Amino acid sequence: MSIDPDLLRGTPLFASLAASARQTIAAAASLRRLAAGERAFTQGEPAGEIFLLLAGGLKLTRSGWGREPVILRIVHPGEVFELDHGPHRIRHDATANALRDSTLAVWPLAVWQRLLHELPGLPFGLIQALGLELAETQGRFLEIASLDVPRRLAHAVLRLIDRAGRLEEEGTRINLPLSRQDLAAMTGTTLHNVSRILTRWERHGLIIGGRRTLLVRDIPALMRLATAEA
Amino acid sequence: MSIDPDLLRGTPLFASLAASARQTIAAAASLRRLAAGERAFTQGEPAGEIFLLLAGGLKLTRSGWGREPVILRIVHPGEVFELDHGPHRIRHDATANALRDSTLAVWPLAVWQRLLHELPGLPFGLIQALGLELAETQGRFLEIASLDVPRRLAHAVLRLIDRAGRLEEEGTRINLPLSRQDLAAMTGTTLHNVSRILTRWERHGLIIGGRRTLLVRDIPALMRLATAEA
DNA sequence: CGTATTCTTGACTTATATCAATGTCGGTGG
DNA sequence: CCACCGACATTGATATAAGTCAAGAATACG
Repeated sequence: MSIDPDLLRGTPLFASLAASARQTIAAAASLRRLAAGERAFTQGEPAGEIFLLLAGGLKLTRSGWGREPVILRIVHPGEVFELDHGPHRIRHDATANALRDSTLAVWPLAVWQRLLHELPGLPFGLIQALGLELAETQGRFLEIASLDVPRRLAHAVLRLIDRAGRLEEEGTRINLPLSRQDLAAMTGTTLHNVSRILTRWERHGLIIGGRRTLLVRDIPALMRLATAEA
Repeated sequence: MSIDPDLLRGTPLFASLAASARQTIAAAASLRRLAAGERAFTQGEPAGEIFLLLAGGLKLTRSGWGREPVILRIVHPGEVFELDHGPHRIRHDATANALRDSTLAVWPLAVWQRLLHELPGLPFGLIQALGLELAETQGRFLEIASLDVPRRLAHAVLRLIDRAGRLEEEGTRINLPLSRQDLAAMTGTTLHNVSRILTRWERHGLIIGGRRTLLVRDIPALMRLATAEA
Protein backbone atom coordinates (compact mmCIF):
# COMPACT_ATOMS: atom_id res chain seq x y z
CA MET A 1 0.00 0.00 0.00
CA SER A 2 0.81 3.64 -0.35
CA ILE A 3 2.55 5.55 -3.10
CA ASP A 4 4.24 8.92 -3.32
CA PRO A 5 1.56 11.67 -3.18
CA ASP A 6 3.52 13.79 -5.63
CA LEU A 7 2.77 11.27 -8.33
CA LEU A 8 -0.85 12.35 -8.17
CA ARG A 9 -0.17 15.98 -8.84
CA GLY A 10 0.30 15.49 -12.53
CA THR A 11 -3.18 14.24 -13.35
CA PRO A 12 -6.22 16.51 -13.73
CA LEU A 13 -8.28 14.18 -11.56
CA PHE A 14 -6.20 15.02 -8.49
CA ALA A 15 -4.49 18.26 -9.44
CA SER A 16 -7.02 20.59 -7.85
CA LEU A 17 -7.13 18.77 -4.52
CA ALA A 18 -5.42 19.90 -1.34
CA ALA A 19 -2.08 18.32 -0.60
CA SER A 20 -3.54 16.56 2.40
CA ALA A 21 -6.27 14.99 0.30
CA ARG A 22 -3.70 13.75 -2.18
CA GLN A 23 -1.85 12.23 0.73
CA THR A 24 -4.94 10.36 1.86
CA ILE A 25 -5.53 9.09 -1.65
CA ALA A 26 -1.93 8.08 -2.13
CA ALA A 27 -1.94 6.22 1.16
CA ALA A 28 -4.86 4.13 -0.02
CA ALA A 29 -3.25 3.12 -3.29
CA SER A 30 -1.16 0.11 -3.97
CA LEU A 31 1.48 -0.22 -6.60
CA ARG A 32 1.40 -2.78 -9.35
CA ARG A 33 3.95 -3.55 -12.01
CA LEU A 34 3.26 -5.09 -15.38
CA ALA A 35 5.80 -6.45 -17.80
CA ALA A 36 5.29 -5.65 -21.47
CA GLY A 37 2.54 -7.85 -22.82
CA GLU A 38 0.91 -8.55 -19.46
CA ARG A 39 -2.62 -7.42 -18.83
CA ALA A 40 -4.03 -5.41 -15.95
CA PHE A 41 -7.46 -6.94 -16.54
CA THR A 42 -9.42 -8.76 -19.16
CA GLN A 43 -12.73 -7.97 -20.80
CA GLY A 44 -15.54 -9.75 -19.00
CA GLU A 45 -13.79 -10.10 -15.67
CA PRO A 46 -15.50 -8.64 -12.60
CA ALA A 47 -14.37 -5.03 -12.26
CA GLY A 48 -13.32 -3.93 -8.82
CA GLU A 49 -10.51 -1.45 -9.17
CA ILE A 50 -9.58 2.02 -10.34
CA PHE A 51 -6.25 2.56 -12.09
CA LEU A 52 -3.73 5.31 -12.62
CA LEU A 53 -0.87 4.71 -14.99
CA LEU A 54 2.34 6.03 -13.45
CA ALA A 55 4.82 4.90 -16.06
CA GLY A 56 4.82 2.89 -19.27
CA GLY A 57 1.89 2.57 -21.64
CA LEU A 58 -1.23 0.48 -22.13
CA LYS A 59 -3.81 -0.22 -24.76
CA LEU A 60 -7.45 -0.74 -23.90
CA THR A 61 -9.03 -3.10 -26.40
CA ARG A 62 -12.55 -4.36 -26.78
CA SER A 63 -13.67 -7.27 -28.90
CA GLY A 64 -17.19 -7.57 -30.13
CA TRP A 65 -18.99 -9.19 -32.99
CA GLY A 66 -16.63 -7.88 -35.62
CA ARG A 67 -13.40 -9.31 -36.85
CA GLU A 68 -10.43 -8.07 -34.86
CA PRO A 69 -10.58 -6.37 -31.46
CA VAL A 70 -10.65 -2.58 -31.50
CA ILE A 71 -8.37 -0.30 -29.50
CA LEU A 72 -10.62 2.07 -27.59
CA ARG A 73 -7.82 4.04 -26.06
CA ILE A 74 -4.11 4.27 -25.49
CA VAL A 75 -3.33 5.11 -21.87
CA HIS A 76 -0.34 7.35 -21.23
CA PRO A 77 1.44 8.05 -17.95
CA GLY A 78 -0.58 10.30 -15.66
CA GLU A 79 -3.88 9.07 -17.04
CA VAL A 80 -6.52 7.30 -15.08
CA PHE A 81 -8.75 4.53 -16.44
CA GLU A 82 -11.65 2.24 -15.66
CA LEU A 83 -13.21 4.92 -13.56
CA ASP A 84 -16.79 4.99 -14.68
CA HIS A 85 -18.24 2.59 -12.18
CA GLY A 86 -21.93 2.89 -11.65
CA PRO A 87 -24.43 0.25 -10.66
CA HIS A 88 -23.90 -0.91 -14.23
CA ARG A 89 -20.28 -1.78 -15.12
CA ILE A 90 -19.95 -4.79 -12.91
CA ARG A 91 -17.49 -6.27 -15.38
CA HIS A 92 -14.62 -4.87 -17.37
CA ASP A 93 -15.76 -3.94 -20.82
CA ALA A 94 -12.24 -3.93 -22.19
CA THR A 95 -8.87 -5.58 -21.85
CA ALA A 96 -5.86 -3.58 -20.64
CA ASN A 97 -2.65 -4.71 -22.21
CA ALA A 98 0.77 -3.34 -21.29
CA LEU A 99 2.61 -2.13 -24.37
CA ARG A 100 5.80 -1.82 -22.35
CA ASP A 101 6.86 -2.39 -18.75
CA SER A 102 4.42 -0.30 -16.75
CA THR A 103 3.70 0.86 -13.23
CA LEU A 104 0.17 1.38 -11.98
CA ALA A 105 -1.45 2.80 -8.90
CA VAL A 106 -4.52 0.80 -7.97
CA TRP A 107 -7.45 1.53 -5.69
CA PRO A 108 -9.98 -1.11 -4.75
CA LEU A 109 -13.44 0.04 -5.70
CA ALA A 110 -14.73 0.06 -2.11
CA VAL A 111 -11.86 2.28 -1.01
CA TRP A 112 -12.38 4.53 -3.99
CA GLN A 113 -16.06 4.99 -3.19
CA ARG A 114 -15.17 5.92 0.36
CA LEU A 115 -12.59 8.46 -0.81
CA LEU A 116 -15.10 9.89 -3.24
CA HIS A 117 -17.50 10.60 -0.40
CA GLU A 118 -14.92 11.79 2.09
CA LEU A 119 -12.84 14.13 -0.01
CA PRO A 120 -15.06 16.99 -1.16
CA GLY A 121 -13.11 17.93 -4.26
CA LEU A 122 -12.70 14.45 -5.67
CA PRO A 123 -16.10 14.01 -7.35
CA PHE A 124 -15.51 17.19 -9.33
CA GLY A 125 -12.16 15.97 -10.52
CA LEU A 126 -13.83 12.76 -11.59
CA ILE A 127 -16.55 14.65 -13.44
CA GLN A 128 -13.91 16.58 -15.30
CA ALA A 129 -11.93 13.46 -16.14
CA LEU A 130 -15.02 11.70 -17.46
CA GLY A 131 -15.95 14.75 -19.48
CA LEU A 132 -12.56 14.81 -21.11
CA GLU A 133 -12.68 11.15 -21.93
CA LEU A 134 -16.15 11.54 -23.39
CA ALA A 135 -15.04 14.46 -25.53
CA GLU A 136 -12.07 12.50 -26.81
CA THR A 137 -14.18 9.47 -27.66
CA GLN A 138 -16.72 11.62 -29.48
CA GLY A 139 -13.90 13.21 -31.45
CA ARG A 140 -12.64 9.83 -32.54
CA PHE A 141 -16.16 8.80 -33.45
CA LEU A 142 -16.46 11.83 -35.68
CA GLU A 143 -13.17 10.96 -37.34
CA ILE A 144 -14.02 7.38 -38.11
CA ALA A 145 -17.51 8.34 -39.27
CA SER A 146 -16.45 11.04 -41.67
CA LEU A 147 -12.86 10.56 -42.79
CA ASP A 148 -11.18 8.02 -45.03
CA VAL A 149 -8.48 5.74 -43.70
CA PRO A 150 -5.39 7.82 -44.54
CA ARG A 151 -6.85 10.85 -42.83
CA ARG A 152 -7.85 9.06 -39.69
CA LEU A 153 -4.51 7.31 -39.56
CA ALA A 154 -2.88 10.72 -39.75
CA HIS A 155 -5.00 11.88 -36.84
CA ALA A 156 -4.10 8.80 -34.81
CA VAL A 157 -0.38 9.25 -35.45
CA LEU A 158 -0.55 12.93 -34.56
CA ARG A 159 -2.32 12.14 -31.30
CA LEU A 160 0.37 9.62 -30.45
CA ILE A 161 3.11 12.09 -31.31
CA ASP A 162 1.41 14.66 -29.12
CA ARG A 163 1.12 12.38 -26.12
CA ALA A 164 3.99 9.99 -26.49
CA GLY A 165 6.37 11.81 -28.81
CA ARG A 166 10.08 11.89 -28.08
CA LEU A 167 12.28 14.32 -29.94
CA GLU A 168 15.11 12.93 -32.01
CA GLU A 169 17.55 14.40 -34.47
CA GLU A 170 15.57 13.50 -37.52
CA GLY A 171 12.13 14.14 -36.10
CA THR A 172 9.73 13.00 -33.41
CA ARG A 173 9.35 9.36 -32.54
CA ILE A 174 6.27 7.63 -31.13
CA ASN A 175 7.77 6.36 -27.92
CA LEU A 176 5.57 3.27 -27.71
CA PRO A 177 5.96 -0.09 -29.43
CA LEU A 178 2.85 -0.13 -31.60
CA SER A 179 2.54 -2.64 -34.40
CA ARG A 180 0.84 -1.93 -37.71
CA GLN A 181 -1.91 -4.16 -36.43
CA ASP A 182 -2.30 -1.88 -33.42
CA LEU A 183 -2.55 1.21 -35.62
CA ALA A 184 -5.16 -0.62 -37.68
CA ALA A 185 -7.13 -1.48 -34.55
CA MET A 186 -7.09 2.17 -33.53
CA THR A 187 -8.41 3.43 -36.84
CA GLY A 188 -10.82 0.68 -37.78
CA THR A 189 -8.96 -0.76 -40.73
CA THR A 190 -6.55 -3.60 -41.57
CA LEU A 191 -2.81 -3.81 -41.07
CA HIS A 192 -2.39 -4.13 -44.84
CA ASN A 193 -4.01 -0.82 -45.46
CA VAL A 194 -1.94 0.80 -42.72
CA SER A 195 1.23 -0.67 -44.10
CA ARG A 196 0.55 0.61 -47.59
CA ILE A 197 -0.28 4.09 -46.38
CA LEU A 198 2.81 4.28 -44.21
CA THR A 199 5.12 3.18 -46.98
CA ARG A 200 3.58 5.82 -49.20
CA TRP A 201 4.20 8.45 -46.54
CA GLU A 202 7.74 7.14 -46.18
CA ARG A 203 8.37 7.50 -49.90
CA HIS A 204 7.21 11.11 -49.60
CA GLY A 205 9.64 11.66 -46.74
CA LEU A 206 6.96 12.29 -44.12
CA ILE A 207 7.96 9.48 -41.82
CA ILE A 208 10.44 6.69 -41.27
CA GLY A 209 8.83 3.38 -40.41
CA GLY A 210 10.19 0.43 -38.55
CA ARG A 211 9.26 -2.64 -36.65
CA ARG A 212 6.84 -1.43 -33.98
CA THR A 213 8.13 2.07 -34.25
CA LEU A 214 7.48 5.23 -36.19
CA LEU A 215 9.47 8.40 -36.62
CA VAL A 216 7.62 11.44 -37.92
CA ARG A 217 9.82 13.84 -39.85
CA ASP A 218 7.27 16.33 -41.11
CA ILE A 219 4.52 16.99 -38.61
CA PRO A 220 3.01 20.00 -40.43
CA ALA A 221 2.64 17.95 -43.59
CA LEU A 222 0.86 15.24 -41.65
CA MET A 223 -1.45 17.81 -40.11
CA ARG A 224 -2.29 19.13 -43.54
CA LEU A 225 -3.01 15.60 -44.64
CA ALA A 226 -5.24 14.95 -41.66
CA THR A 227 -7.49 17.93 -42.21
CA ALA A 228 -7.41 18.44 -45.96
CA GLU A 229 -10.82 18.94 -47.50
CA ALA A 230 -10.35 16.40 -50.22
CA MET B 1 -38.59 29.59 -13.91
CA SER B 2 -39.57 26.44 -12.15
CA ILE B 3 -40.89 23.14 -13.45
CA ASP B 4 -42.71 20.22 -11.89
CA PRO B 5 -40.28 18.26 -9.65
CA ASP B 6 -41.88 14.99 -10.64
CA LEU B 7 -40.52 15.44 -14.12
CA LEU B 8 -37.05 14.90 -12.69
CA ARG B 9 -37.79 11.54 -11.16
CA GLY B 10 -37.57 9.68 -14.42
CA THR B 11 -33.95 10.43 -15.21
CA PRO B 12 -31.02 8.58 -13.58
CA LEU B 13 -29.26 11.86 -12.91
CA PHE B 14 -31.90 12.91 -10.39
CA ALA B 15 -33.60 9.66 -9.48
CA SER B 16 -31.54 8.89 -6.40
CA LEU B 17 -31.94 12.35 -4.88
CA ALA B 18 -34.25 13.24 -2.02
CA ALA B 19 -37.57 14.74 -3.01
CA SER B 20 -36.57 18.03 -1.44
CA ALA B 21 -33.43 18.17 -3.54
CA ARG B 22 -35.43 17.55 -6.69
CA GLN B 23 -37.68 20.36 -5.67
CA THR B 24 -34.73 22.71 -5.34
CA ILE B 25 -33.44 21.67 -8.75
CA ALA B 26 -36.84 21.99 -10.36
CA ALA B 27 -37.29 25.43 -8.90
CA ALA B 28 -34.09 26.58 -10.57
CA ALA B 29 -35.03 25.32 -14.01
CA SER B 30 -36.77 27.18 -16.73
CA LEU B 31 -38.89 25.71 -19.46
CA ARG B 32 -38.15 26.11 -23.12
CA ARG B 33 -40.12 24.98 -26.11
CA LEU B 34 -38.75 24.22 -29.54
CA ALA B 35 -40.71 23.70 -32.71
CA ALA B 36 -39.60 20.89 -34.99
CA GLY B 37 -36.52 22.03 -36.87
CA GLU B 38 -35.48 24.68 -34.38
CA ARG B 39 -32.20 24.37 -32.56
CA ALA B 40 -31.46 24.58 -28.86
CA PHE B 41 -27.90 25.65 -29.62
CA THR B 42 -25.37 25.65 -32.40
CA GLN B 43 -21.88 24.25 -32.60
CA GLY B 44 -19.33 26.92 -31.77
CA GLU B 45 -21.63 29.09 -29.70
CA PRO B 46 -20.59 29.84 -26.13
CA ALA B 47 -22.00 27.11 -23.88
CA GLY B 48 -23.71 28.24 -20.73
CA GLU B 49 -26.57 25.89 -20.03
CA ILE B 50 -27.47 22.36 -19.03
CA PHE B 51 -30.45 20.67 -20.67
CA LEU B 52 -32.99 18.01 -19.88
CA LEU B 53 -35.35 16.88 -22.60
CA LEU B 54 -38.86 16.57 -21.20
CA ALA B 55 -40.75 15.75 -24.35
CA GLY B 56 -40.04 15.44 -28.05
CA GLY B 57 -36.73 14.44 -29.57
CA LEU B 58 -33.44 16.00 -30.63
CA LYS B 59 -30.40 15.14 -32.64
CA LEU B 60 -26.94 16.29 -31.64
CA THR B 61 -24.79 16.77 -34.71
CA ARG B 62 -21.19 17.76 -35.13
CA SER B 63 -19.53 18.88 -38.32
CA GLY B 64 -15.83 18.60 -38.82
CA TRP B 65 -13.45 18.29 -41.70
CA GLY B 66 -15.39 15.54 -43.40
CA ARG B 67 -18.24 15.78 -45.81
CA GLU B 68 -21.59 15.78 -44.04
CA PRO B 69 -22.17 16.46 -40.34
CA VAL B 70 -22.31 13.41 -38.09
CA ILE B 71 -25.06 12.64 -35.58
CA LEU B 72 -23.33 12.04 -32.26
CA ARG B 73 -26.47 11.21 -30.38
CA ILE B 74 -30.24 11.15 -30.47
CA VAL B 75 -31.72 12.60 -27.29
CA HIS B 76 -34.90 11.01 -25.99
CA PRO B 77 -37.29 12.32 -23.32
CA GLY B 78 -35.84 12.00 -19.84
CA GLU B 79 -32.28 12.37 -21.05
CA VAL B 80 -29.93 15.12 -20.11
CA PHE B 81 -27.35 16.65 -22.43
CA GLU B 82 -24.50 19.13 -22.68
CA LEU B 83 -23.49 18.34 -19.15
CA ASP B 84 -19.78 17.82 -19.38
CA HIS B 85 -18.64 21.31 -18.59
CA GLY B 86 -15.11 21.63 -17.37
CA PRO B 87 -12.70 24.50 -17.72
CA HIS B 88 -12.49 23.26 -21.28
CA ARG B 89 -15.85 23.14 -23.12
CA ILE B 90 -16.41 26.84 -23.24
CA ARG B 91 -18.30 26.42 -26.48
CA HIS B 92 -20.85 23.94 -27.72
CA ASP B 93 -19.15 21.18 -29.64
CA ALA B 94 -22.35 20.15 -31.35
CA THR B 95 -25.63 21.48 -32.69
CA ALA B 96 -28.92 20.43 -31.08
CA ASN B 97 -31.73 20.19 -33.58
CA ALA B 98 -35.33 19.43 -32.65
CA LEU B 99 -36.66 16.50 -34.65
CA ARG B 100 -40.17 17.27 -33.46
CA ASP B 101 -41.82 19.82 -31.21
CA SER B 102 -39.93 19.52 -27.95
CA THR B 103 -39.92 20.74 -24.38
CA LEU B 104 -36.72 21.29 -22.45
CA ALA B 105 -35.77 22.09 -18.90
CA VAL B 106 -32.80 24.44 -18.83
CA TRP B 107 -30.36 25.40 -16.08
CA PRO B 108 -27.89 28.22 -16.49
CA LEU B 109 -24.38 26.95 -15.90
CA ALA B 110 -23.78 29.15 -12.86
CA VAL B 111 -26.92 27.89 -11.19
CA TRP B 112 -26.03 24.35 -12.06
CA GLN B 113 -22.58 24.68 -10.50
CA ARG B 114 -24.14 26.00 -7.34
CA LEU B 115 -26.62 23.12 -7.18
CA LEU B 116 -23.81 20.67 -7.77
CA HIS B 117 -22.03 21.96 -4.70
CA GLU B 118 -25.07 22.35 -2.51
CA LEU B 119 -26.88 19.09 -3.12
CA PRO B 120 -24.68 16.26 -1.89
CA GLY B 121 -26.06 13.52 -4.10
CA LEU B 122 -26.01 15.42 -7.35
CA PRO B 123 -22.35 14.99 -8.32
CA PHE B 124 -22.74 11.24 -8.07
CA GLY B 125 -25.74 11.27 -10.33
CA LEU B 126 -23.73 13.32 -12.78
CA ILE B 127 -20.84 10.87 -12.61
CA GLN B 128 -23.21 8.07 -13.36
CA ALA B 129 -24.81 9.91 -16.25
CA LEU B 130 -21.44 10.72 -17.79
CA GLY B 131 -20.33 7.14 -17.34
CA LEU B 132 -23.39 5.89 -19.19
CA GLU B 133 -22.91 8.33 -22.02
CA LEU B 134 -19.25 7.35 -22.30
CA ALA B 135 -20.13 3.66 -22.41
CA GLU B 136 -22.69 4.28 -25.11
CA THR B 137 -20.29 6.31 -27.22
CA GLN B 138 -17.59 3.67 -26.89
CA GLY B 139 -20.07 1.05 -27.97
CA ARG B 140 -20.93 3.01 -31.08
CA PHE B 141 -17.24 3.50 -31.78
CA LEU B 142 -16.74 -0.24 -31.63
CA GLU B 143 -19.60 -0.74 -34.05
CA ILE B 144 -18.41 1.70 -36.63
CA ALA B 145 -14.83 0.47 -36.33
CA SER B 146 -15.60 -3.20 -36.79
CA LEU B 147 -18.89 -3.71 -38.60
CA ASP B 148 -19.99 -3.13 -42.18
CA VAL B 149 -22.74 -0.67 -43.01
CA PRO B 150 -25.75 -3.03 -42.96
CA ARG B 151 -24.82 -4.35 -39.55
CA ARG B 152 -24.29 -0.96 -38.00
CA LEU B 153 -27.49 0.31 -39.55
CA ALA B 154 -29.26 -2.63 -37.94
CA HIS B 155 -27.77 -1.66 -34.60
CA ALA B 156 -28.85 1.94 -35.03
CA VAL B 157 -32.41 0.96 -35.93
CA LEU B 158 -32.63 -1.42 -32.99
CA ARG B 159 -31.43 1.28 -30.62
CA LEU B 160 -34.07 3.64 -31.96
CA ILE B 161 -36.75 0.98 -31.63
CA ASP B 162 -35.64 0.34 -28.08
CA ARG B 163 -35.76 3.98 -27.05
CA ALA B 164 -38.39 5.48 -29.29
CA GLY B 165 -40.40 2.51 -30.42
CA ARG B 166 -44.18 2.64 -30.50
CA LEU B 167 -46.14 -0.56 -30.86
CA GLU B 168 -48.49 -0.85 -33.83
CA GLU B 169 -50.51 -3.62 -35.30
CA GLU B 170 -47.95 -4.62 -37.89
CA GLY B 171 -44.87 -4.09 -35.76
CA THR B 172 -42.94 -1.42 -33.92
CA ARG B 173 -42.47 2.04 -35.35
CA ILE B 174 -39.63 4.45 -34.73
CA ASN B 175 -41.58 7.29 -33.27
CA LEU B 176 -39.30 10.02 -34.57
CA PRO B 177 -39.16 11.65 -38.00
CA LEU B 178 -35.70 10.56 -39.13
CA SER B 179 -34.75 10.90 -42.78
CA ARG B 180 -32.51 8.48 -44.64
CA GLN B 181 -29.91 11.19 -44.46
CA ASP B 182 -30.21 11.18 -40.67
CA LEU B 183 -29.76 7.43 -40.50
CA ALA B 184 -26.71 7.80 -42.72
CA ALA B 185 -25.29 10.48 -40.44
CA MET B 186 -25.73 8.18 -37.47
CA THR B 187 -23.91 5.27 -39.05
CA GLY B 188 -21.21 7.05 -40.99
CA THR B 189 -22.43 6.33 -44.50
CA THR B 190 -24.46 7.92 -47.29
CA LEU B 191 -28.20 8.18 -47.71
CA HIS B 192 -27.91 6.17 -50.92
CA ASN B 193 -26.41 3.24 -49.13
CA VAL B 194 -29.04 3.45 -46.39
CA SER B 195 -31.81 3.60 -48.94
CA ARG B 196 -30.58 0.51 -50.75
CA ILE B 197 -30.20 -1.48 -47.55
CA LEU B 198 -33.65 -0.50 -46.32
CA THR B 199 -35.35 -1.44 -49.57
CA ARG B 200 -33.60 -4.80 -49.42
CA TRP B 201 -34.87 -5.33 -45.89
CA GLU B 202 -38.29 -4.27 -47.02
CA ARG B 203 -38.25 -6.85 -49.81
CA HIS B 204 -37.40 -9.46 -47.22
CA GLY B 205 -40.33 -8.34 -45.08
CA LEU B 206 -38.22 -7.11 -42.18
CA ILE B 207 -39.45 -3.54 -42.27
CA ILE B 208 -41.80 -1.14 -43.96
CA GLY B 209 -40.20 2.11 -44.99
CA GLY B 210 -41.70 5.49 -45.53
CA ARG B 211 -40.99 9.14 -45.73
CA ARG B 212 -39.11 9.94 -42.51
CA THR B 213 -40.54 6.90 -40.84
CA LEU B 214 -39.74 3.25 -40.34
CA LEU B 215 -41.82 0.34 -39.13
CA VAL B 216 -39.94 -2.75 -37.98
CA ARG B 217 -41.90 -5.94 -38.45
CA ASP B 218 -39.32 -8.53 -37.48
CA ILE B 219 -37.10 -7.39 -34.63
CA PRO B 220 -35.49 -10.79 -33.97
CA ALA B 221 -34.41 -11.03 -37.59
CA LEU B 222 -32.86 -7.58 -37.38
CA MET B 223 -31.03 -8.59 -34.22
CA ARG B 224 -29.67 -11.64 -35.94
CA LEU B 225 -28.54 -9.44 -38.80
CA ALA B 226 -26.85 -7.01 -36.45
CA THR B 227 -24.72 -9.55 -34.71
CA ALA B 228 -24.17 -12.23 -37.33
CA GLU B 229 -20.57 -13.34 -37.63
CA ALA B 230 -20.41 -13.00 -41.35
C1' DC C 1 21.49 -19.98 -36.78
C1' DG C 2 16.98 -21.07 -37.02
C1' DT C 3 12.38 -19.74 -35.88
C1' DA C 4 8.59 -16.70 -34.96
C1' DT C 5 6.78 -12.34 -35.38
C1' DT C 6 6.11 -8.36 -37.90
C1' DC C 7 6.00 -6.04 -42.10
C1' DT C 8 5.72 -5.41 -47.12
C1' DT C 9 3.92 -6.14 -51.56
C1' DG C 10 1.10 -7.87 -55.38
C1' DA C 11 -3.19 -9.58 -57.52
C1' DC C 12 -7.85 -9.75 -56.97
C1' DT C 13 -12.61 -9.01 -55.10
C1' DT C 14 -16.06 -6.50 -53.01
C1' DA C 15 -18.26 -2.96 -50.41
C1' DT C 16 -19.27 1.47 -50.58
C1' DA C 17 -19.08 6.11 -52.43
C1' DT C 18 -20.06 9.02 -56.31
C1' DC C 19 -22.56 10.67 -60.21
C1' DA C 20 -26.85 11.26 -62.41
C1' DA C 21 -31.56 10.80 -63.18
C1' DT C 22 -36.18 9.94 -61.92
C1' DG C 23 -39.93 9.23 -58.84
C1' DT C 24 -42.96 10.27 -54.92
C1' DC C 25 -44.89 12.44 -51.23
C1' DG C 26 -46.71 16.47 -48.72
C1' DG C 27 -47.35 21.02 -47.93
C1' DT C 28 -48.41 25.84 -49.79
C1' DG C 29 -50.45 29.13 -52.21
C1' DG C 30 -53.04 30.46 -56.23
C1' DC D 1 -59.32 22.12 -54.38
C1' DC D 2 -55.92 21.47 -57.37
C1' DA D 3 -51.35 22.37 -59.16
C1' DC D 4 -47.01 23.18 -58.25
C1' DC D 5 -42.85 23.13 -55.76
C1' DG D 6 -39.51 21.54 -52.64
C1' DA D 7 -37.90 17.98 -49.75
C1' DC D 8 -37.17 13.34 -49.56
C1' DA D 9 -36.42 8.85 -51.53
C1' DT D 10 -35.34 5.28 -54.97
C1' DT D 11 -32.59 3.32 -58.48
C1' DG D 12 -29.02 2.52 -61.98
C1' DA D 13 -24.33 2.99 -63.76
C1' DT D 14 -19.79 3.67 -62.66
C1' DA D 15 -15.56 4.59 -60.00
C1' DT D 16 -12.68 3.75 -56.24
C1' DA D 17 -11.27 2.81 -51.67
C1' DA D 18 -10.49 -0.71 -48.90
C1' DG D 19 -10.73 -5.60 -47.66
C1' DT D 20 -9.16 -10.35 -48.79
C1' DC D 21 -6.11 -13.83 -50.31
C1' DA D 22 -1.47 -15.22 -50.89
C1' DA D 23 3.56 -15.02 -50.81
C1' DG D 24 7.61 -13.50 -49.39
C1' DA D 25 11.13 -10.45 -46.98
C1' DA D 26 12.97 -8.27 -43.00
C1' DT D 27 13.87 -8.09 -38.24
C1' DA D 28 14.13 -9.58 -33.54
C1' DC D 29 14.85 -13.27 -30.45
C1' DG D 30 16.08 -17.38 -28.33
